[in-house]
Amino acid sequence: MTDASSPSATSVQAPRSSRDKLLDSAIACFDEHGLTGMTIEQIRRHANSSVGSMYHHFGNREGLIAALFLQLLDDQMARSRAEIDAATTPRQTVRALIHGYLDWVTHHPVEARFMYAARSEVATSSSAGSLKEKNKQRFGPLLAVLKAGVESGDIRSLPRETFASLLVGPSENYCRAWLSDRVSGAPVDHTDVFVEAAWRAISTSPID
Amino acid sequence: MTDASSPSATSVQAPRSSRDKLLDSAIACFDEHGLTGMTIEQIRRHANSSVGSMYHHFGNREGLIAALFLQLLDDQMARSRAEIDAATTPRQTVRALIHGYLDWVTHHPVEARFMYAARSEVATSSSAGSLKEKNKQRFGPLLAVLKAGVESGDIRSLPRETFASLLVGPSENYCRAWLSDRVSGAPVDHTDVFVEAAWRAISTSPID
DNA sequence: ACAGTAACTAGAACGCAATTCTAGAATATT
DNA sequence: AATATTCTAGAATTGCGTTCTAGTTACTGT
Repeated sequence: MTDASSPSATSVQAPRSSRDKLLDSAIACFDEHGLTGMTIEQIRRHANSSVGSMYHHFGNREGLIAALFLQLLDDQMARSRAEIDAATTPRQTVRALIHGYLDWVTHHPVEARFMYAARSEVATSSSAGSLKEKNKQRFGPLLAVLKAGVESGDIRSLPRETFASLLVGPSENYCRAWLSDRVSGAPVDHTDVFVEAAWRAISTSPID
Repeated sequence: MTDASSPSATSVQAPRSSRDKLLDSAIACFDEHGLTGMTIEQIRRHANSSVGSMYHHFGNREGLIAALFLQLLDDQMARSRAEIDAATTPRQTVRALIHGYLDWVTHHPVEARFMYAARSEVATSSSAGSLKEKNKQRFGPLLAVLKAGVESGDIRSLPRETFASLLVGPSENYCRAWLSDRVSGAPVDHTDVFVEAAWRAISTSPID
């Protein structure tokens, strides 16, 4: 194991394992045929693999989709982790979260499109648990920061379950629109707009 | 034609036409099996219809899904139209838009779940045009109101293409979360939170 | 009322794609 | 080295979307 890195979406290197080749091929086939249109046979051929191998690794089609989704989610979260960890103020944390998201989608449009297309399917699949857990990982630390902010009077006291939506809702909505060609400006170019909106939504003193 | 009303999702009456029965059955089958799991045969049986009839009305499976999606979108838009038309100030318009959305999802959870699940498929189907057009219908009048607000100095001058995301992004994100059981509070119960956030995002004087 | 036409319904037959299954190859474990 | 385990292969099966042909119902004009 000279290379312990997981096959990230950013990597251009040829992936080593058959499993990774299948995941990469799935993205390529999704890009070409869409989620419904992409077939096991296409993926298998593109990966120079076999259906047996495919079912060995993922169980079924849904399993492949879920595995790809969760891997991309990891990649996406990893992208903003450094930025988030470096943040020292709540506002910086919010900016890191939003910028990380907008930046990832902007630079991985196909992967992002896949995630939006597959999300509802993954959410109702047997991998739904893993998804919920990763979401907690994503927002857990943030909610702690916000809680401290509420106590110190900097952050508004809002229903806990609405925070995540207030912060990333607009960004997510815009990214979907961008990937559907309903708007043309790259998501990351509107970072300031979305950060400012998020801050206004949760701050007690929105205009400093 | 004693009854000229279209078969809305709110109607509990047995639909008259075979076409409507098929659409209603599709929702029922979606609820039970999910978008991928629901089959033509299930829908046909539930509607006491035939595959021939089904393909006559909708062309193919994708056509059925698109027709159902667009009908539900109409229903959803009709729900808030009265409220929106009655609004006289920008803030009232924003509230009407958001409340109409939250209220509809809260009271039509299955239909809303279907729409989220089907959206990306519809967006890449041959009905994509109809969808774009309806979206314009939905946000067109609103953008006019906002433009006037920008000129009068009440609304911030933001990139036009970000307005819709700022307004409905958090609501939409929360509704998805609710339908996936990630949060428990009914969307409509957070109307004030999301209206306030939307207003803060676009207003020049967020705290009046 | 009646013929003619179009809209609709029916369900058997077809073809493709997901899945299963059995066997064999590669890799790890003792 | 022997054995077990993981992985790969690809033919066979099954299920589902779609097509097709025939029949039925509802309209239209005369």
